[in-house]
Amino acid sequence: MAGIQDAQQAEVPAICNSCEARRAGLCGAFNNRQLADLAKASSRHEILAGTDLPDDGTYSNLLSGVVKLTRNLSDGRQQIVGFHFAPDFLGRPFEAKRPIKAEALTNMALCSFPRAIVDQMTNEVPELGRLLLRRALNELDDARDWMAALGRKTASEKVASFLLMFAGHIGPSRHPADSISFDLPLTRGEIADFLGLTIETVSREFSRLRVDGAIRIVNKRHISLASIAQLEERCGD
Amino acid sequence: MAGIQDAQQAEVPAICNSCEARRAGLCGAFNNRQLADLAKASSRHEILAGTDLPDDGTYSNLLSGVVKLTRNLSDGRQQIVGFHFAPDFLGRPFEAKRPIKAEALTNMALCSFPRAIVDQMTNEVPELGRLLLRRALNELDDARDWMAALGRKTASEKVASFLLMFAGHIGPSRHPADSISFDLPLTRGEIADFLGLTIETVSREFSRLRVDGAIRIVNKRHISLASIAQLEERCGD
DNA sequence: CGTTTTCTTGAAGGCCCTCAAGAGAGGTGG
DNA sequence: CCACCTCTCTTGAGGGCCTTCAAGAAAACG
Repeated sequence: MAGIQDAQQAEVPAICNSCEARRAGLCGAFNNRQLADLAKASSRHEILAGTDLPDDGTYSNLLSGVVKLTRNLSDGRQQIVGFHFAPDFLGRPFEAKRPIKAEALTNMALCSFPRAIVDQMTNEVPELGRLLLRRALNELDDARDWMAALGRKTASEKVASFLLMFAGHIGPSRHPADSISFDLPLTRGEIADFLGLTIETVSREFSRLRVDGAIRIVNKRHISLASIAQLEERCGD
Repeated sequence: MAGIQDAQQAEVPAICNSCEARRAGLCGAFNNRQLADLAKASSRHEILAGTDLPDDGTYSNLLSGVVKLTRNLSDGRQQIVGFHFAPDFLGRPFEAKRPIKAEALTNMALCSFPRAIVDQMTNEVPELGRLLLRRALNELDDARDWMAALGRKTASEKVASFLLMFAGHIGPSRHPADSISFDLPLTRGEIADFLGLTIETVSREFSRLRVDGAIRIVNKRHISLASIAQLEERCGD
């Protein structure tokens, strides 16, 4: 009884107080006591855009920024196989069968924990395990969505789908039918590597969407979705 | 102490005695007592090839057979996004964002449990949660591998990769360099739906591999991998 | 302001798709 | 057992979508 009260009454660590990760990230699984224990072992980092994230065995909450995950064929061909947006968490339990490289696309803020502490907590906090599983399954759904796009959509549909997906994660959540405007932290080449296309094809499809009034290209990197309805029509599913 | 002895001394249910799922499937997480409890609620089924697997909220160990997972675009275009081979388990915790259809490609044997029992056991058996997570992450690795194939490999490389992947799951584990022979439980159309190609292209690539001596097409459905080294060379990674 | 990188646009080519016809395998009933 | 049907697979010819190759424009950077 006293233990339970301790857990409830322990104060939320100051650093966690307004942290998005408590609402939608890893830390939603913990009570105040556990959060306090974890906060003692945690550390915040800033990462610059373009930095490779080493697989050094830590878990991190991604507080802000975007990460790309890439897989390479032996001759240099490259495929982006996923993205992480805040407040995802980064770091992989167990070892992967294949090497996947993670790189910061924007400047990022991380809150990191030693792996051992989190792994141990999965024994004590079933909710944590469920959360990790739910995340993994969501990533699996996303990967399979993009399998369908890579295998069966046209270049035009791929680009439209990509813009809508990215806007959903990056853009400020406007009224659904309204226009959304956001910075694309990807080069045309990276978009091509995600969609299984070439730079030139991506560029041509952007131009076509601009001419047709579906998007405005404010800047090479800044896109405004002028007609979301039109994009949804073109996205093939 | 008595409780622990109970758990150790409880007998393995007869039906589980030689079950592959205990070694490599879901049931490796349980001790004898837990296995006995679970066995009471389990039921075995036989499923015929071609049957759709309803998402009825049960978990199952796939004891034998192959399952395909498909995702459809609105206009009928189809993409196979994954397979299940014995001794995988079937059934998904939490709900999926997108509908994915599961269909038996061969006759199958299942050992099924009510979802509630397994979900409850995840609270008591941390190893079960770890196992579910490990499985999900392996499926994620596979999906990302195929994203790279769909986006960046040529038709020829896709077919070679597919044959090697399938042989690894289906074929009797021969000496690595030896020839492997197995039944392909897929039509050319299904292979095409997995590789993002057309039936005709898949057929042409099979013919080319046969002419080049990499495979022998014993029967439309029965393939013999004559030169695994040659297939690996053609597989692009 | 010059250099470098990224992006855009055009022209031509190739890989895979579409369309088409025939071959092969399996099943059924006579 | 064979005729007949159906379904799948194979193979060829032609076309289209995307790529490749190329050159110039627009940013980004020092």
